[in-house]
Amino acid sequence: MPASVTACDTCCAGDLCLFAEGLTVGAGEWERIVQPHGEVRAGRRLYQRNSPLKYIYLVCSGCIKTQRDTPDGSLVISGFHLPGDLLGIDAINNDRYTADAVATVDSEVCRFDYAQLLTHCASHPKIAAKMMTHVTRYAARKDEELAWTMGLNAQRRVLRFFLRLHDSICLQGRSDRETVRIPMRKQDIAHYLRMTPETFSRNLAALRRDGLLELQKNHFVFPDRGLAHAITQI
Amino acid sequence: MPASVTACDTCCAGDLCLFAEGLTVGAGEWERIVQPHGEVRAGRRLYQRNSPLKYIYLVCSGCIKTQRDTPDGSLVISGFHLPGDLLGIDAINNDRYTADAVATVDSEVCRFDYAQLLTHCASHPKIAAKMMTHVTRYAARKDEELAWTMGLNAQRRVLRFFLRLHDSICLQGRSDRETVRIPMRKQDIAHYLRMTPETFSRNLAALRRDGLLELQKNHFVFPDRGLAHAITQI
DNA sequence: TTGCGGACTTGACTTAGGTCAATTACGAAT
DNA sequence: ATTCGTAATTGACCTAAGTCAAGTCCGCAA
Repeated sequence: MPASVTACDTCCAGDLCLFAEGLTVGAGEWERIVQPHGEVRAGRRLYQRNSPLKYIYLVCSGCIKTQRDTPDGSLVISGFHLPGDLLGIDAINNDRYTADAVATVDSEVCRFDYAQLLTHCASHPKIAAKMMTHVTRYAARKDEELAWTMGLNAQRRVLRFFLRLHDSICLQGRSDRETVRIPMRKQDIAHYLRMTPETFSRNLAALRRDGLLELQKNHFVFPDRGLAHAITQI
Repeated sequence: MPASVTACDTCCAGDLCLFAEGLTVGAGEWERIVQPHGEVRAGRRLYQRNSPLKYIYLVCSGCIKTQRDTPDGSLVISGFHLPGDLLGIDAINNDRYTADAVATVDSEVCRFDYAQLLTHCASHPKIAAKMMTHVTRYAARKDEELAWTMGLNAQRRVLRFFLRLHDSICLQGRSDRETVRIPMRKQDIAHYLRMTPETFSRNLAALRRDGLLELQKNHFVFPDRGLAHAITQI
C-alpha cells in the first residue's frame, strides 16, 4: 500500500468505492478504516443477524445473499448483493445486522470499519455525501422492489429478476446479447421473489416456451431484451 | 422569528426536526432554508411526480399519501407519511419526485429548501448525520414493509397496518387502549396493502368478528394489543 | 328534508399461485 | 464410473384473493 492513497487505487468498484473521487488520507489512517478484497468462499457467512454492526462491506465480485429465518420455519431472502453494492446499510439504524449475510458463490468484499467510517463522515463531507448516495440508492431500490414484487404476476417477476441480474452483472459497455451466469440457486431466487420453487420453475419454463429467455445450465441470455423490458414495466 | 435560532423552537417534530440538537444558525440563514408549518388542505397536492426536487418536507400533523398512476390505469399508494416523517427522500437520487404527494386530511408540513440543505450538510456534520438518520430509517421501514406485505396474508396485513398506524399516531407515552381516528380512506389503505377494496373490507369484518379490532365510524381501538402484535409477527 | 354520488360492504364465481407428491437431473465424494 | 443427496421439474389438486355485480351507507348540497 502506498504511503499516502488518493482514492482506493486497487479497488474494482470504481467510483462506488467510498474513497474514490480524489480523497486523500494518510496511509496508516487508511488501513485502519478499510481492509480491501477479502475472500469469501461460497456458503460462508459474512455476518450473522443480530450481531453488533462492526463493518460495512462493499461487494467487489461474486454475490452475497442476505436472509432471515422466520419463526414459522421458512426462509426469506431479503436481497442479493452484487459487485458495487454496500452490505450492512440496513444495520445502521439499530447497530445490529438485520439478516444473515452468506456468499452464494466465491466472492470478494472490501471491509470498512463502521466506527472509523462515522468519524470520517463527520470530518470529510465527501465521504458523508458518498455514504448518503449509497443509502439513498439502497432505499430507492427497495422502493422499486416493493413496487414490482407486488405489482407483477409470477412470470413477469421472474423475467424482471433476470433483467436486473443482467443489468447488474454486465454493467455498462457490453452487449445486450451477453450470456450471463446465474450466481445463486434457483430456490434462493424463488424465495427472494416471494414464490415457491415450484411456481418459479413453472414460470421459468413458460418464459422459455414463449421465447422470452434462453437458458442452459446456469447461463442465460435474452433473445429480445427490449421486449422483455417492455413487458415488465409497472 | 428570533434573531438567532437554536434548533427550530416552534416545531412539533421534536428531535426529528433537522435543526434540533442545539444547532445554531443565523436567523436570516435559517429562513432561507426552512419555511415552517405550511398548511395543506385535504385532497391538495404537495408535489407532482417527475417534477424537479425543490423541497424536502417534514410532516408535522395530518397525513400525506404518495401515489403513482400505473400505465394500466390502476393507482398504487406507495406510502402514508405521518407526523415526524420526511417526504421527498425518494427523490434525492434522481432529483425528481417519484410519486405524487397528496394530503389525505388537513395537514401541516415544514418545507426545507433542498439545495440549501445540501450546502448545510457539507458544513454542518450534525445536519448531515440527522439526514442520514432519516434516510436509513426510511430504508429500514421499506425493508420491513416489503417483508410483511409479502409475508402475511390479507387479514394479518390489515391488522398490522392498524397496529403501525396506532404506533405512529399515539407515539410513546399514551395508553395502549387509546382510540385513534383513521386519517385516510379505506380504499387508499387497500391499495397501499396491495389488495382490492373488497378483500380489505372482508378482512376488516373478519377482524371485528374475531374480536381483534374494535371499529366504529372512523375510529378504532385494540381490545388486546399484545395479541394483535403477536399474530402479525413474521 | 330530500336526493345524489361516492365510499363501503356483501355475495357468487373465477383464477393464480400454493401444497403435496412423484420423478428426474446434477454435482460432489468415493 | 457409481452412488448418494440435494436441487429442480412436473402433475394433480386446493385455497386465498381477485373479479363482477348488487346492494347499503353516509356526507353534502340544494
